Amino acid sequence: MTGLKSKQKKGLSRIQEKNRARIIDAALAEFSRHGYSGTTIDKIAASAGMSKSNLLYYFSSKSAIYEAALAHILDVWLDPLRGLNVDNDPAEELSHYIHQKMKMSAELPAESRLFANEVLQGAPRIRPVLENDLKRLIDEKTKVIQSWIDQGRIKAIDPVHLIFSIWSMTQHYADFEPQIVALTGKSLKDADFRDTAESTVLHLVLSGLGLKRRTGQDA
Amino acid sequence: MTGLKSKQKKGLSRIQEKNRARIIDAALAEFSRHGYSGTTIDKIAASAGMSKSNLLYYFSSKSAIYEAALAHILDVWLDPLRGLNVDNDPAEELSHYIHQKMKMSAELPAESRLFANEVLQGAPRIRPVLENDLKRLIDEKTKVIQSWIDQGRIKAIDPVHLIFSIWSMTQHYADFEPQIVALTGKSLKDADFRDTAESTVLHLVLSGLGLKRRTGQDA
DNA sequence: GTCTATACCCGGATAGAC
DNA sequence: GTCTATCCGGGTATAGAC
Repeated sequence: MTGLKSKQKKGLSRIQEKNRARIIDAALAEFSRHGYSGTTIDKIAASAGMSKSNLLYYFSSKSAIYEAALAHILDVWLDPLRGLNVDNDPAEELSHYIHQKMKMSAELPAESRLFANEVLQGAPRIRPVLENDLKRLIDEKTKVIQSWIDQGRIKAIDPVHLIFSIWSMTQHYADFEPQIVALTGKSLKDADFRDTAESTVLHLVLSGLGLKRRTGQDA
Repeated sequence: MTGLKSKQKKGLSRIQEKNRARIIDAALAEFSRHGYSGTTIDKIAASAGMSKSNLLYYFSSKSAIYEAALAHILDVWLDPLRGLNVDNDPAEELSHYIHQKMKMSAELPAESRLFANEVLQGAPRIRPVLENDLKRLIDEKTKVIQSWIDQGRIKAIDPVHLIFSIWSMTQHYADFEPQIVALTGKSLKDADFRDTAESTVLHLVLSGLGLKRRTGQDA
């Protein structure tokens, strides 16, 4: 973690800890929908069930809340990719990764939107994290994919663009959910829809790599 | 066009026409980067080279500018999909579509971001357009894909999810550009990078449909 | 540690001179 | 058609009582 410190809970009381957590949750929901400028401290406070001034006691400023929310999601956000293991079966590893990403789109859509929002606006606050932590992670994982290619276990493809494709296809279901609902009447909350979505992504990726889909799809 | 009227230029003078166009351009750039609440009329005016009050002479309110900008991009935005023709070769049609979408990400990133921003925030203003115009278009084009499947010209796939995949993979390069730059040091402005990106998307889609890539890639 | 009151500023929008 | 001046609401942040 470079730009944003993920946790600095030194000596916080139970109630402080709990209130901070409630604020972060509320902030996540608000920021992810309305962007930074579009959300007010008042709204966050209301959503967290406390007064505006009380909230300002826990966080000194609006941007402090925003950065805390951002830092809070980063770890869980980057986690699935860390699991890609070069020693395992490529089809299994990638199926698992896609499944994890789709699960996050389904269960943590606000996190996805907040991240999208931040990047869409030029990533002013998490640029350092992207350039350092995430860059290192990507360099490591593209090597994993490249070695699968070198070993002849998957067809040749550009590893970075493959990862971008997986990111975009899976996150799309969270970030563009209103459009998806408008067009299909369904979302990832619908189990069948979610299965079809995941199957489609899985199929595109695996067949692009010359792999067959495994029978049990959630590795 | 249902929710937003695309053009209502009744009897505008040359200078009015020109100033309105300049405002829309400036607004597009600002809104796409900072979102609705994050952009100020002042900024738009400055970027358009006129005073705030003068701008307010042309558009009565901030939201009027926003809606005009949104309406302005919608036609060009939905245009590529309209071209999908059931009578032509699927590989050629889809290659062409992907090429068009990638071209738009490269040449009209602000348009892409504005659209993404709007949808991300719940599509409050273009929901009607999505539910009507775009819905009709999608229904029509999924039928095209489905008939290719029925004719045995491409492998079975869910047509809607296929379209979502193409949208997400191509638009990703515009919407998440800051992240892509942070990770690769390159963007679609780099010709080689753009070729590799497009090839990867093309490869994933075509191999997923059991098709071979055509030699000339821009159909 | 939590609340009320308020200072302060910024941005949207209007009035009216030129 | 363009400008200056200004009003006004809303939002951040602080001071200080409890």
